[in-house]
Amino acid sequence: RRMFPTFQVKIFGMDPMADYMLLMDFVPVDDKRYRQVTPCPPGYAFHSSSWLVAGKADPATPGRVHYHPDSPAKGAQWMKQIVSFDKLKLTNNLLDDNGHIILNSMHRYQPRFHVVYVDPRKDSEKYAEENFKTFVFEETRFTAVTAYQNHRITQLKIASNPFAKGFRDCDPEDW
Amino acid sequence: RRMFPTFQVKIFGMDPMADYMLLMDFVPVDDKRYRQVTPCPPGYAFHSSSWLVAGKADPATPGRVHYHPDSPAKGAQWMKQIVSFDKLKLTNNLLDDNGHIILNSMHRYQPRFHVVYVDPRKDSEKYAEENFKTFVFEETRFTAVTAYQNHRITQLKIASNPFAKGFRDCDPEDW
DNA sequence: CCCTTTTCACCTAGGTGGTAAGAT
DNA sequence: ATCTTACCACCTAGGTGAAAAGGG
Repeated sequence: RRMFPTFQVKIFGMDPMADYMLLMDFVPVDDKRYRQVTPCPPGYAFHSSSWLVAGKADPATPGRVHYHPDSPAKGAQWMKQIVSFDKLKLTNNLLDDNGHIILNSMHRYQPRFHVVYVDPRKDSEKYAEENFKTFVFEETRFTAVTAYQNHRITQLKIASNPFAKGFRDCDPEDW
Repeated sequence: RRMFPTFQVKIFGMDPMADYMLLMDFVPVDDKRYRQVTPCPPGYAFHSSSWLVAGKADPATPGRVHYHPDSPAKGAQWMKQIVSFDKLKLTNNLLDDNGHIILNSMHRYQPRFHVVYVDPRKDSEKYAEENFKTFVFEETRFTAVTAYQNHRITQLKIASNPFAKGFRDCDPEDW
């Protein structure tokens, strides 16, 4: 499924006439597997708001990459509005052949954003190391799940994702 | 609205590693304006299957161009499957600011397909003349209309366009 | 009379969380 | 007991021709 909220970024300082590729990948935050907290009073409506460490992480995935579908494009094009990675999709299916990002459920991930300068020189491979830059925003870390563990996350998504409008019981403006 | 059926083309002979832009434009077939034939028996259900010349063409439009949204892309990418211009949209609004192709209703048009080689040389503008090639398929000519003039065209569209399924009264396989 | 514009019901296509069933 | 899968009703977003209304 899509990642929501969408990773969005505003870009400054590119060469307006040069070509760039924009891409994202996801790296594990730690080597742990998490589990939900057993409901405190038995029969309690939903789960706790914290996570328990459940042991060592499962073997890491192949580590796929998602290119922004507008890539490659000129710096001027990338800079003139917010770049939105709304087509990016996550899956837990190790055999996925739709090119989606593969993550382990119940593990924590750090999204990363990469900018690659498309070097017009013939021997551009030699300069690969100096032609890209990586940006990490720690506030975008998350725990991958197959079902929500926290009622407030569910409500936040229902309130903010237009496709979940069918589950709203009041105007999100009043929220 | 979209042009339907969609202009589609299979490409051979590109340099797999080079970049190309693919685009379309539309040129008038003649300098005439057409009109529908007055129904022969008065009260006849629909119009004739031929056109009458109604005079000289209206002033020509600015002559816009539609770039295939995947442009630019490598020759290998363009050649590996049929290229479909299904995002191309036509309008009769001379003031359109959605970048659609502007046509005069009741005039005849010839779609044209252009392949532009993206020359990596610095002074590529000098070679513009030799870096593109135009293809014209006369069987794709059509008359632009705001309402269908021929019942058989309507039925053909209803039978073949998935978005018109609501108007079908039998399976298009049996047609 | 001839053509264009606007609105509509009815589709395609696909993104939501809920829910029940399945798996370990 | 805990997590995953499959399916669903309910949305967003937008492409159809029909039909009624509008314009010259």
